[in-house]
Amino acid sequence: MEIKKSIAASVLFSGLSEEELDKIARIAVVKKIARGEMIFFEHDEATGFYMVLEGRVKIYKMSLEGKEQILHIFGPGEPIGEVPVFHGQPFPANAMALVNAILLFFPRREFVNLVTAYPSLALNMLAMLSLRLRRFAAQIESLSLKEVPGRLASYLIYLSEEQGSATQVTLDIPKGQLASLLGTIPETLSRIFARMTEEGLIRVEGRIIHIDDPEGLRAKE
Amino acid sequence: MEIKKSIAASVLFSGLSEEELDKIARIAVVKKIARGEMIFFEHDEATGFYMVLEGRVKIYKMSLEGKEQILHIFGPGEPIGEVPVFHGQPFPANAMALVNAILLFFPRREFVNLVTAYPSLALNMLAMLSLRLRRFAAQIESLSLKEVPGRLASYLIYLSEEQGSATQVTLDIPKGQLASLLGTIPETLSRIFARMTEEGLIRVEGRIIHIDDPEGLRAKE
DNA sequence: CCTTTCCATTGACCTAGGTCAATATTGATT
DNA sequence: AATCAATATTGACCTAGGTCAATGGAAAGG
Repeated sequence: MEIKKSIAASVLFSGLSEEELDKIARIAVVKKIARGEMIFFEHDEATGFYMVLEGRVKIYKMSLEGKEQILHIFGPGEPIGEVPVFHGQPFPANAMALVNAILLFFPRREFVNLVTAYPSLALNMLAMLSLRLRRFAAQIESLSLKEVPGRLASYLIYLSEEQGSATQVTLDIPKGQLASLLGTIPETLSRIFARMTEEGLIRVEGRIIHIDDPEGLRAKE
Repeated sequence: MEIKKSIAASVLFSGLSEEELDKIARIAVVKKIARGEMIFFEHDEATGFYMVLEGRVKIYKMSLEGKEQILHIFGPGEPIGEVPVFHGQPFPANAMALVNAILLFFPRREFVNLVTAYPSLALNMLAMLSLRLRRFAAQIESLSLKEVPGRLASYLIYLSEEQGSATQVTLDIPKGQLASLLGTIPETLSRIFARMTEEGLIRVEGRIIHIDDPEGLRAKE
């Protein structure tokens, strides 16, 4: 069955037995979400959590003035909204599909039962949350201790490692969304791309960024 | 025994049976740390995690230029450094005792075994990490979407709820440390205290802050 | 293929808040 | 109490980056 295959391939459910995977697949519900559609809102009651099967989803907060801060961008295999599952509070942020997406939904109560029953699932979940905490700590450090060029440099270096290419990376999100992820606004990001290009560090061709001076870029971090 | 009593009173180990508490107490080691002493450094290998019995501990990151960003301040009953336990990476930040402190140390391997064996311990841990993630999300929102007066207002309101007093709160850390927690520097914090005083929102007497206009303060958030 | 809508860029401007330096105040140590 | 060190405040200054506004480009839907 398709669901079982997908969950078996995810980090969260890796290393589980056939029987365990079966039980998990049985409580999962498939949901299709169109590009731009909301998956949940901050303060919504959390009746369960989701896992991305296809597409890309952003988790974000909004200020009263309408500025957006993206907390995460999640792709296939990654769980979203799992935080409220374990202490029964509402969702702490909003979730929107960046492109047409297919998600799995796991109802809270059933999932907690499975976690209680299967220690390796609990450990996987603990590892998942730990990883998230680590990323958040890095994001706080970035926002507070680095300036925007430094944050952009870090992101480009991260992408370059992710994509296994030292000289060229492809942005996986629109530049405006990248601005929001880096805690700034499109205008500022645009200027910094321009400045880094003048300095000979990079060249920008739409979503493709050529890294001409990896050393210099690293020095900006 | 003293250790067992302390453990039983903490959130992390609440609701566990006598037998479970015994086993946990057996693997714990008491450590005394003097004010200003380091508990661990970022990038140190994590051989286990700690729980605060007495005192107060800050978790923080440093920039190359020497600016500090405090991620958490933890007091009695709160675990620290538990994140690396579940995926075997080094500590993501530094930990220092703000005052003389007594900690419990739990070796990694033994603790993971206990978590695997006791589902309610695993669930408590999951709840703990979820809470941390929620706090981090709030901190990122704060840093990115609010200006310093808004962050200070949030902190004072939080303290006021914490201390159950609508009209007066007592800072539990030096102002310089508060600046670092709010992602700013002492000079700026000092000026904002002065400005809020001029505006009739608060009065500052050392570490005691009188909240004269709770409404107005909330409006700043 | 067209057109409408979203996305990105650029310029002029302004302000929050960081830097540096001097001084004041608090608290710890003898 | 006296001294020293840490902490806090204040002033003068400057710059990173946000705001507002105009325009150019790309891409999705008909």
